[in-house]
Amino acid sequence: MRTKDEQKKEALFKATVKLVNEIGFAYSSVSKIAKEAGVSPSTLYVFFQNKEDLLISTYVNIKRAKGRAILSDFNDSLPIRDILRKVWRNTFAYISHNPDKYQFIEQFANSPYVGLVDQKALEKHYSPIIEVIQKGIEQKIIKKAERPYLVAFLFQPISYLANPRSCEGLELSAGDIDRAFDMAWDAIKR
Amino acid sequence: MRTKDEQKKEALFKATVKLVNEIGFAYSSVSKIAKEAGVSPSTLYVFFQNKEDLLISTYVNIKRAKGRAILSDFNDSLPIRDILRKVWRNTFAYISHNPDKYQFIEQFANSPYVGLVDQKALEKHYSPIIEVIQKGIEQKIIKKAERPYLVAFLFQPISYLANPRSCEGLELSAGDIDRAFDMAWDAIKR
Amino acid sequence: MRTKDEQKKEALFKATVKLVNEIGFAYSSVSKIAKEAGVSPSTLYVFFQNKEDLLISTYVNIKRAKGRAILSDFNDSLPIRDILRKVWRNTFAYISHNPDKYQFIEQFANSPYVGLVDQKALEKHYSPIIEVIQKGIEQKIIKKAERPYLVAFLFQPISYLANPRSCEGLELSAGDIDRAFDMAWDAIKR
Amino acid sequence: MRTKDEQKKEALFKATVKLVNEIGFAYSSVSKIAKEAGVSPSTLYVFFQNKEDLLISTYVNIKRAKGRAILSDFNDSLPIRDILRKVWRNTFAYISHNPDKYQFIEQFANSPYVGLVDQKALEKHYSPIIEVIQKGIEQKIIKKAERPYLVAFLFQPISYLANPRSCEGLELSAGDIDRAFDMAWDAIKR
DNA sequence: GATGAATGAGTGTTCATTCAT
DNA sequence: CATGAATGAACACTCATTCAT
Repeated sequence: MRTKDEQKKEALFKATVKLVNEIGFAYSSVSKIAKEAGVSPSTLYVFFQNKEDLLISTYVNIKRAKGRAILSDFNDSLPIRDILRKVWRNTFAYISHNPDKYQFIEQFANSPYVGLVDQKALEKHYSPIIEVIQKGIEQKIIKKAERPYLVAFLFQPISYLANPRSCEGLELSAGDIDRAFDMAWDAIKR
Repeated sequence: MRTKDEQKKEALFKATVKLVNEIGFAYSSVSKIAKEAGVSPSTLYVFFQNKEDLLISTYVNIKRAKGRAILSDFNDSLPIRDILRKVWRNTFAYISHNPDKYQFIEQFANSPYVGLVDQKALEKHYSPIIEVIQKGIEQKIIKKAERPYLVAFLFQPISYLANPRSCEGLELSAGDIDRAFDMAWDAIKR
Repeated sequence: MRTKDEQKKEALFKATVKLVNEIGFAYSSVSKIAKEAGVSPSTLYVFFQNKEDLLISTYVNIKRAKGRAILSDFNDSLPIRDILRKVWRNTFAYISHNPDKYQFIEQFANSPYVGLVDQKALEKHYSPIIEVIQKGIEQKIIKKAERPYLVAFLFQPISYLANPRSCEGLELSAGDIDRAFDMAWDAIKR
Repeated sequence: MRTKDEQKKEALFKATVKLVNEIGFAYSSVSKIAKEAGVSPSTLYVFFQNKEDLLISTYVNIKRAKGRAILSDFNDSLPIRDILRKVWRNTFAYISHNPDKYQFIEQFANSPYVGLVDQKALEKHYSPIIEVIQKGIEQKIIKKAERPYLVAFLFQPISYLANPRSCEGLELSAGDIDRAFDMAWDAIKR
């Protein structure tokens, strides 16, 4: 028997991201995705159970990779502000290197599909950040507020600033990114 | 009859919002929307050119209504902080009274459909806010930063906090909302 | 609006019978049936919920028509033997005039599809015959046996004799048919 | 190894019978049959040329086995009635021990597939019975009628009585079977 | 103005079969 | 010998839209 071609799976992920970004979930048909990936529509079913499985797998795949990228060189012993700034910078770095993947997960997260994903399991990949925030609260460096409020000000503005749909043409230099972080820090610091 | 017409159009808007939220753009077919609205699929074409027109009209319709709601009792002569807090409060009020409409525009704004809408024209409905921010910068009350940065911290967190998809079950009291505004204000104030 | 075209429904019934007889259930696809009937595959769904519904409707339709044909000029007051011979003759008449319809219901009745049909409801169309047999038993003209035994010898041989699959080329004259009935009568009479 | 081969072939026959009975020809795909048999779909093609070959082989296989079972302990020297009663009893015995195989050949025989089988060749397995009937006619014990008429009354009722699709729940004791034979004999005897 | 009938184009998916190992 | 990978063709069915009334 032949061996499964992982390149094809990768090509399918890539084609899914590209098409969903360009024409949306509604028009990203299985046959279009397969054609974009250079395989037969039926081959898609060798790698994924069905269309839903393909979409969810693509999403989970990217989310995990993003988590890993953001937490690379995570150093628990730095000051809290420095840790969060590092995360902030990594996030922008990831997004600028993978704008299409980022756009995909944003669109996915705002679609009914997201209800089919085990969010709890995915959040585990981001738990070190949550723990840092918690520590900041305990050390009275960060405002005593429920987690969603802090997450909202620490990470939500990124969705806007890095998204070409909302900020097309906005160039973000390293300085801009750090200054934006200062604003985020002002929002959450005590 | 005029009245009956408008009722049907309104029913179609409502059905569109409901179905798109529940099953997404991909599965919200014209016939399903028509059935939900209690009219024939062909009647839909009396009011809208095609499906795209229906979706875009629904989006623009809500966006405008939201703009009006947020800027109701807008008072130019108040202190800048008070004006923005009023806008902030109005935004949460609108969302809590129209969670489905809000969810629809969030999903729409994160889909390729949004590219078909004249964003510039829509933004006019929100220009008084932009002017207030501009005034704040000139009066050195607000940080001197490009507009997207300020918008990102002033309004983007709301998307997260008010969205049941990200913060399901989070109850926001009037006090919570004001404290969240304090964080936004800390981010943008000088 | 247009009015539903009953001719199309009739054409679909006819095409179903023809194709299923020629190539079997397995290869009688919706599109082939539609093409044979001269309508679009999607038009089929205007008249039937799905393929299953089409097949079952075709079966039930024929079964009812056959029941009516067999029981036409049913006369309760004749001697029992004459009544049953009339039914026997009518059955052969129906089959020879509708060999394709007959073949279809035979094939259907020997497929798993038959499990989806409410047999009890269908049998009502044949109840006068059952009652005659019952009367024959009571009058000690017919052997005292459970109903299936009598039905098996009265009607089952017809399936064989009239079926071109088993008796291709067998010509049945009026005399042949009556002689065959004599054999059936010998089997069940006291 | 020879043994292993035959086991797989046998498993494929068995799986074919089971699936075709349960879901019909239309839905009995090669891959489902292979999975049911515990082999790979491609292995199926080691034993059979294609799907058609598998189905026909299954049919012919069973038909032959049934012929052998029915004619076991065939004794030419017994009285004709006794010979036929023996065949009759053997047939019921075979069916009650192999209801699934029996159902398969009934369904197959009522499908267009049967046209692909060389019936003449198969009938040879049953020729001793035909000869007995012929002898009966010559000895003026059996009615002088063409063969199909006699076959129809001698064997067709069995299809009905033994088929769970038509006579679900009908229990046939040895006495019942013999009484049914008496009816068949009444039909064909002079 | 409003409708159900009708359809060509397209959907997601499974099929029988072949290929490479 | 036996297999899982791979696929073009076909499947049942739904789509957005138009037509006739």
